[in-house]
Amino acid sequence: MQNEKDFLDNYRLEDYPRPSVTADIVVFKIRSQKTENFRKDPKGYLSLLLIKRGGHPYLGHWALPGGFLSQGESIEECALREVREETSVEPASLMSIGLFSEPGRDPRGWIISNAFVSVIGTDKENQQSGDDAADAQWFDVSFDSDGDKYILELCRGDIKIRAVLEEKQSRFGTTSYRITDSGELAFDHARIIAQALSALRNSAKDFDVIFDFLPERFTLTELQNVQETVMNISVLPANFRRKVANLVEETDDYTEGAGHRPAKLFKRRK
Amino acid sequence: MQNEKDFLDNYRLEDYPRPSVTADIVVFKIRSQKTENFRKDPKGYLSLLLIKRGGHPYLGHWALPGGFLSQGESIEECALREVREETSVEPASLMSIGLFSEPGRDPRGWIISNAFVSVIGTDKENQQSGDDAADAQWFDVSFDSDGDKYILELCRGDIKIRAVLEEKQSRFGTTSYRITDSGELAFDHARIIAQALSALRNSAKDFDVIFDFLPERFTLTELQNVQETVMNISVLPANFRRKVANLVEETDDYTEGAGHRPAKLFKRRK
DNA sequence: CAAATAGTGTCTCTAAGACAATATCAC
DNA sequence: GTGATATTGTCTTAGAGACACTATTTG
Repeated sequence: MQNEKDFLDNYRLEDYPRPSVTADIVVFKIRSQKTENFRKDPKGYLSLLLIKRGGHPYLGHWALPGGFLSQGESIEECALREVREETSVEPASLMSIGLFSEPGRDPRGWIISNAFVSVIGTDKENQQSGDDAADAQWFDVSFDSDGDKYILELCRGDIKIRAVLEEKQSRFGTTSYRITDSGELAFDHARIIAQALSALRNSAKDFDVIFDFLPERFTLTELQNVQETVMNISVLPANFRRKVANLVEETDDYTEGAGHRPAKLFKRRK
Repeated sequence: MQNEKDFLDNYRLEDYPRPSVTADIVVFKIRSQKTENFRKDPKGYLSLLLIKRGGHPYLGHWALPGGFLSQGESIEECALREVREETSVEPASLMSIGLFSEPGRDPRGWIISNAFVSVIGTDKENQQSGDDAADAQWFDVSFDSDGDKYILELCRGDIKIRAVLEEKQSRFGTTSYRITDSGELAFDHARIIAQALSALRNSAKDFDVIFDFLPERFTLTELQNVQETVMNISVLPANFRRKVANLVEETDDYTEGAGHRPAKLFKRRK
């Protein structure tokens, strides 16, 4: 019988058809919008990064950042590389949301995609150098159910993308969707975004991912705003503070210059 | 400029290197062991399916069932096909636990694997026709931490596999592991199994996946035993019943022939 | 001082955990 | 009857949600 070395030397993976593999990333951040009233805190919007396609297929449509997996890297490294290239910011987290492999999902051929959720923080020093490319833009997200339909709306200035989906399956904490109308989104990216939002909101429930949206030091109100923005809910400050009390620790510093009482800055407790 | 049809006609995915893609599945079931005491209920063991490798590489080692993704099927279809082939039972659930793509994970070359957890029920009529192949065996699982090490033990009669892992990262509800010692497990399958157990236990917390281990009708004690076996915990019957009360509905039937008070049979509430 | 956010105290209600007590069948 | 599981009731405690109240800054 053949020994292991001989076997491996003669093994030909290339004899069988293989798919191309990509990583697509749904990059989220909180966009802060200042108000005219100097007393009021800025309002936060959950937004995600899309890139306008400059080539076929789906020319002119909007797509998730992503790219092909190369030999010698893991899919996570591939995803991180793509996020860094598009945002020039180190992402604070990366969470896989599954492999999208339905035949026919990409007109170029047999291409399957591992999708990720990535969160980047709003670091004061590093003011979102993101939009290097004029074709990469941050879109404010809204995702709500209307009867048994789910409406995904993405807005950037006067650009409005509206996709319609329906629930396909809901198990193990996350929901998967079927596309009814992709709007101006390329490929099956409407579905990936919907699933990413479902996974993000699910993680935000246990206060895990919400820290990733903020700099190292933050006020409890900022933390609360992140959770409310991400999950599209609103909670009472007193209750929120109690729930996160064990997840944070105080620093000695306070905010300054707001038109109201200063707030103590906190750090995440390890 | 080229139109979309011309572009796609001339597109050559084959010009770039592509990995081979597999689905590996961690198939769980509850194995019931009768006791000598006619009054006592049988004890349940969480067990998983392994296949003894009959070829290189890892000849003679134990590996997860799995196979290569073919063109024209999704990765979920591929995984379901493999489970059916190995167990001749329709799995009750299938949950993706991520893409394993670290360079070097397979000595045959560039092979990446999407791993799944699958649960098959203990249906009374369909008595585990599973072990067609003499090289496919069900192993009882134990997975516990010992300091910062995690010990994975798989037993089948006198076959004992012992792997050692350490925690790599714990986020978003699941934990990932690094292999210290694979024991007699092939490839990176010790890591996949550890992650599968983490995902399974996480799902069992909210009483979702535990129904998949049982036939359509079951007693509340059976349901409780499944949760205790899967999560390796023990809870008081009174409290368990209260927690699942809204997830089940009564039937008119009772168990018979046990050496003690009969139990009402329940169904899962949709 | 007015407007806004920061922060604390406390009441109620629900759910979880612990434990006691009763019910019912097969041998 | 005995020994096992089945099933219900209730006490206590922890946590979530609601709400009232006080504190502090800047223009």
